[in-house]
Amino acid sequence: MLQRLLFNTAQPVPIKDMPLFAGLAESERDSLLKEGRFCSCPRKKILFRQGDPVTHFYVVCSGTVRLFHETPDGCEITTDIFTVGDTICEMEIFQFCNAHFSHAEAVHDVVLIEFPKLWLEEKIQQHKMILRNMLTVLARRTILREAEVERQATMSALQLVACFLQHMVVAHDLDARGFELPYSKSLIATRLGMELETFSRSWSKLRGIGIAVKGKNVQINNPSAVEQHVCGRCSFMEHCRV
Amino acid sequence: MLQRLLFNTAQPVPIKDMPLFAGLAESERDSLLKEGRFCSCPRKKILFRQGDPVTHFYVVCSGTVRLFHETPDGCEITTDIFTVGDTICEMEIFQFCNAHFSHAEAVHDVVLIEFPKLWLEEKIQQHKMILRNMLTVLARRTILREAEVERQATMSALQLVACFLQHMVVAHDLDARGFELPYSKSLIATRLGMELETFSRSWSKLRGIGIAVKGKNVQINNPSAVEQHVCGRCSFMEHCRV
DNA sequence: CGATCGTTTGATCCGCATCAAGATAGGTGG
DNA sequence: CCACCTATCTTGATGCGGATCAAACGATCG
Repeated sequence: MLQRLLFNTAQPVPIKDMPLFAGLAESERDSLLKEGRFCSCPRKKILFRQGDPVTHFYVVCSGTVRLFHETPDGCEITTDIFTVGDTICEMEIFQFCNAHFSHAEAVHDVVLIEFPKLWLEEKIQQHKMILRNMLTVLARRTILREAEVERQATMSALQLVACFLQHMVVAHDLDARGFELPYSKSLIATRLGMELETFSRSWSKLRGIGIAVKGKNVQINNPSAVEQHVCGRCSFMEHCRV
Repeated sequence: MLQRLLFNTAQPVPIKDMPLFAGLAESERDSLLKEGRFCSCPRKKILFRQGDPVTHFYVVCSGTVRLFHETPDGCEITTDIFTVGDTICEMEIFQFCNAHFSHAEAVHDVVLIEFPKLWLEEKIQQHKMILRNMLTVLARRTILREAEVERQATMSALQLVACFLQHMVVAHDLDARGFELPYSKSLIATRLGMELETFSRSWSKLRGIGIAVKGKNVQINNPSAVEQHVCGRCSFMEHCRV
């Protein structure tokens, strides 16, 4: 059943793609996962809300989860989009936050495994491998965040979109020569911190650097041209394969 | 000598302010620190450069260190400003990066303790307290970064400056009714991701919400007015004391 | 077939970057 | 002590990118 749920998704999850369990034997990983409780969450449902007490740690088995903040004046910022293998809430737990600082919402139907937050505290003490992985996950999150700040500060909307598409191809293992966007354009726009209109207007300009978009379908015809157009701005990641 | 260097700074360092050693007895902390090597770094000197191999882990004893990225087209982004008690390079180490992705430069004359990067790996295995603190430090960094992304996305230049000044008062334990900026305006501007001109122009508008600036001197006359002007945008931190 | 959701396109406006020129202050040497 | 210099900051004028408001368009669905 565990295997079925973990692997019977659109994209199978190789063990290397569960960062928290990297380097563990498959059997060992599965027995750890069995200590948690499955829970499913239909599309659009809120998993937890900003301000709710932090009680669990989650591993995503399938589907997509969106984390977002809501400012008092009603503006929403999507801060993360999580898919298979990602972990949720480790930051709140290690920072001793007793309340969530983001809302979490299911974008597509989601299945996740939940663990009491104490479980995580125990595992990092017991398993050196889990500890090491946890540190790497946290470090990685910070680095990605830093890259994001840098991009937001130096890149135009056009470049942000091009960069996002490139990253998506890698992260979702898509064929650059023709693929479907895995989620809605509005979601991507909020993730990139821009208005839907601005996002939409970028298509015509993107054609200029060899990216054709029609509906949900995207074709990146000339990856190197894109690279060249964007790379002048996207600097430091090259020093660190993440 | 250790004590002198650690405490003979403009602002003494209470043990609570060294996040990596929080909860340790003073003696225990000092004996750990003695395993490192002191090294001093005069103003303007580069501690390490983007792309340099990662060899050490650092704890700041005094002075101010600026981390910044440099994009291929020459634009500089200040990503962090570190002072007494802060740790540098844990992210690179835990992410197994073999090259620095930031430049590090001494803003004021700096004294730091350096440890081989293996030292850090060993200590987190040996000391449960250090491990716990390390996780907290990493989680905290990520959260602060996230807050930064949110601020950059939702706040105007004016609000960013007001917010920064408020944070600085808390972080440096200053008297809001009248204090000197601890570093240059240009540095602050690059840290806030805005041009010096924009930063400069904010003074006149800040007067409108009760903040008077003359040279390096700042007076926040009406903290609650500032709070009100900014808080509508600065949301999620209230759920998490960091 | 209308209704709703998600997206595109158009027109306008504002904030910040940019370029350019002055102002202030700290430091040095005569 | 003053003249000069350089670093740092302020102020002014202008232009562009993206937000905002508004309306049309296309798909999906009951």
